[in-house]
Amino acid sequence: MDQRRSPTASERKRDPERTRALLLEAAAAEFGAKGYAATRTTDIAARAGVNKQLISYYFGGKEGLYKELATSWHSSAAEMAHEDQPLDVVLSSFVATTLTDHGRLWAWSNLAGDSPPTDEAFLRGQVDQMRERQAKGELPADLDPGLLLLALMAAAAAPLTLRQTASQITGEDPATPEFAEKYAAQLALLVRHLSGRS
Amino acid sequence: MDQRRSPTASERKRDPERTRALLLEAAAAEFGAKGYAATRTTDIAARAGVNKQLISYYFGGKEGLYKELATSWHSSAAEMAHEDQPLDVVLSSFVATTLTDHGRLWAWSNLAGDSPPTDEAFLRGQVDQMRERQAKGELPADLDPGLLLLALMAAAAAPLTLRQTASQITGEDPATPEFAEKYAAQLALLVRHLSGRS
DNA sequence: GATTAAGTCAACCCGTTGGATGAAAACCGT
DNA sequence: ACGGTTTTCATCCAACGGGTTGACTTAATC
Repeated sequence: MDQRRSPTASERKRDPERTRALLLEAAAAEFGAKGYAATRTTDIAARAGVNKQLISYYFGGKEGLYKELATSWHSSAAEMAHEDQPLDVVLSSFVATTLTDHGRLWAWSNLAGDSPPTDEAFLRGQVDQMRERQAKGELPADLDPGLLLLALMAAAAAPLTLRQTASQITGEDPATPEFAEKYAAQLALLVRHLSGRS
Repeated sequence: MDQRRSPTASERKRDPERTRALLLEAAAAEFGAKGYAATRTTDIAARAGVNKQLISYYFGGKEGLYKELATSWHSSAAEMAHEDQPLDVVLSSFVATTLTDHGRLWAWSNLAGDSPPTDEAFLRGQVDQMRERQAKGELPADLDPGLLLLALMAAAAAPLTLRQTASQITGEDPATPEFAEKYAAQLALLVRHLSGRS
């Protein structure tokens, strides 16, 4: 019964990989919900269902855990790029990430200004796409592509960054898939109007 | 020399009003910079140049001070409304508030979800204005006025809520008057395109 | 000027938080 | 089986942060 190569045997009493993953997941949720400063390491450990000392063991403390998250999501952001999709699709997927723990974390770190929250290459690529769309006439050419991207990203992130205001305006909970879908549809309409086609 | 009615004599050794004001100002700056949880009462007192105990004396503690700020800015927000200005002017002034301590505080509380950050009446008024603009043909009529307002507010708040990303995209510091002006101009162009007129 | 109240401050208190210590438990190769 | 290593845990500790206490100072009132 040599099962030394049983990959991540689901019922192991000891599993460093699983523990690390549990902690990262729990940390993303906690940090995303309350922000770095308000998050207690005890809560992270409790959510992960492991001893809190393991945070120090695996990540060298609270800050190390946070930084690990900050870098880890950069890779995932690159996936989101999905090359050159239509603008409304990009916006829609961006609205979707708004609901994730990583999205909330991104918003916090953006405000706090601790770690560069977005992959530089990703942003550059998106700006280029904007330029292309302007060249194709899909978007007004007299706008600065960077600032246009910024405005659209900010608008797409509204359910997250302006969570409370969104709730006050609409009376609904912006943190639901239904809201995200509805909102993304509105944004799609909006950019359509930008292109000149009504 | 009866000067008991000397109003807020500027050179008094003791002046409750001034002290309260100093604390409120310092608190807005500190809370705005780091958020509630990361802010230390010691720092607030130091910035105000007074003893930290006075926070308890005048506001009943850190939380009381925070709440005082939260309610105080509601009144100032109402002023910003300025009745029915053109949309680009409204957006521009909104971008401007982005640079203030109160603006930063507003962003934090929006993320944290602690206190309703915006005056309900103000929002209602703005939504109504949106509806009017749609009726006048200044804005597309097939968009939900509330969600449109939300998107525009979020876009206007980008230099604040997406401070880091904005910096990454443009290479400039979004927290400057110059940037705000430039960005507001772009937003004005953008909404002009929305109205159909290029 | 004496008495009283309001404002300010330095020092201490105590719960909380993140991290450290050392031991126990599970895994590994032999 | 068994010794060594890695992973996990219960307990403890020092630093920090917000709040309180009580004394001192200034201003108002008599």
